[in-house]
Amino acid sequence: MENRITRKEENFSQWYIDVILKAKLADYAPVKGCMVIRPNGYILWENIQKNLDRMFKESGHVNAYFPLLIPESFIQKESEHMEGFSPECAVVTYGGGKKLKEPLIVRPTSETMIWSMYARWITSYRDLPLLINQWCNIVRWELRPRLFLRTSEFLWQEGHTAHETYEEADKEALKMLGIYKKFVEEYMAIPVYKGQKSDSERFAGALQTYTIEALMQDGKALQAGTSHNLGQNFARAFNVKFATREGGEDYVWATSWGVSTRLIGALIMAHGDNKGIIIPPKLASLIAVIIPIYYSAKERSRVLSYIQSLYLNLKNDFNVKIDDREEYRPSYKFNEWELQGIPLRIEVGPKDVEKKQAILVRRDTGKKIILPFNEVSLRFSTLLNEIQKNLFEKAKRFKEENTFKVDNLDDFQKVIDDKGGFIYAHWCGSPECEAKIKSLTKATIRCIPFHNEKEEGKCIYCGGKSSQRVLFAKAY
RNA sequence: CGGGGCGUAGCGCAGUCUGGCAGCGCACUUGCUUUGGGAGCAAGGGGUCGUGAGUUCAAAUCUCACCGCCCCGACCA
Repeated sequence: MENRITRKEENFSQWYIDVILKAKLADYAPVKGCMVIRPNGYILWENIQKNLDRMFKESGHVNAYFPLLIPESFIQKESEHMEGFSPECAVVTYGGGKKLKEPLIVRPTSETMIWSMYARWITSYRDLPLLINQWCNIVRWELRPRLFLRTSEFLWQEGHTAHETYEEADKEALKMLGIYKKFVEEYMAIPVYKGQKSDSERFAGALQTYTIEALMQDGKALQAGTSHNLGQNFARAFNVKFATREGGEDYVWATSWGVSTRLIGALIMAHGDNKGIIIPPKLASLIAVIIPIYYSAKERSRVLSYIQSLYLNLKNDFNVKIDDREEYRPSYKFNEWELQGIPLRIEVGPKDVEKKQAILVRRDTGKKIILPFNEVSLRFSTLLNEIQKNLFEKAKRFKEENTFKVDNLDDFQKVIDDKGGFIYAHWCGSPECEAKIKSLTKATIRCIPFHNEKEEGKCIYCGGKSSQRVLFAKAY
């Protein structure tokens, strides 16, 4: 009866921490704000990387690596960018035992480093588009860290592309956002809203920031991925000009886009339950665990040899593991693998050997399915697809049931206080109203959704004219 | 940076008020019995009581200072 995690309903934050620590996804590091990503957590990141990397490459991007340390003067070249990032920068001032002539910034993001290099590589429209991605770590000093969601160092991917025109850059930014949405929905089984950030929520130095927003089970929104149309701001700052097709000269148009290990936090909070995390099959490395049950030594060998042949039927197509540890009882193993979110469990005891069958148990629903031996491998894919689909559908239903249309500030406040979730409300477009709503309710504009229906209405705060609703929520 | 809480075995805690042998549960090790939803018994190992100073015959306990961590808020992927 030990090793229990705090119930989700009781204290969601504590539940989140308990799940991460007990499922061995991560642990606190000796330095405040830093975390160790343990093998169970890292393999999730590896699977995120593997799939996204393939999608990036299929869309024409290539990987490279840029340095961790950036000269301080680079950050200062784009004023909006500097204002946005300097408060959270870590700075290296000593090297080789001597004070450095110019301090070095530990990258909070690589726009400046990358554009300083693009200046050397781009001279003509023939060099464009340039489509580079890098997988790396970055440092942003955090005052209030939270495992996976906000740590001072985290892992991410940052794409940086260079284009001939505004339109082409904008198309790229939207395309990458589409890839993020596809990945997050299809692989992570987390439904998202896609849209554009308001000016106050925009990336420092961008013309436009696009975002996908997911809803966590506690009713708070989480930004799951962003892409930016950077216009010519960085090209100007780093003097990146190219010879145009027309024989003229112009600054290059830029985009950047990223997702981070924060996605693992999203996964935990979107699907997890009081037993632990739930990994969607398409993101899981270990798909199923086979657990033997026996009472005597004789049964033990019969059960184990039966399991061996079951395993051989599956192992070529699926990553399946036999948990034949003798120091733990089956019930202990059930709980342990459920905590770690493995999509399927296969139980085999003497009765099953007798009847030439196996019991499959779904992690998502807990339902038991008894299958004849021969059908186990045949039904496996279908079952995994059903789990994947169910997780997405369940999360989608939750998101839809927790998206509310609201027409006045009182109702707005009520929804935020009572249940949270997304609020679809009219806004006049002014940053002042946005800020007021934020300070009153703690909710921010998550995005101005794409494909928004035009609808005449009144700003929920000032009553001014509004032509569309935007999505509000309390956010991580 | 503000508010709250906590630092005692790997983890969770009691002991602190009222100073007097450093304890409990889990985990770990060994053995036996067990095994279809977190097994039982027996034996065993493990401590800079966050750090430093002070008071005292005697400090986990009292005093002062410091450090660290977590939670809640303002900033953020």
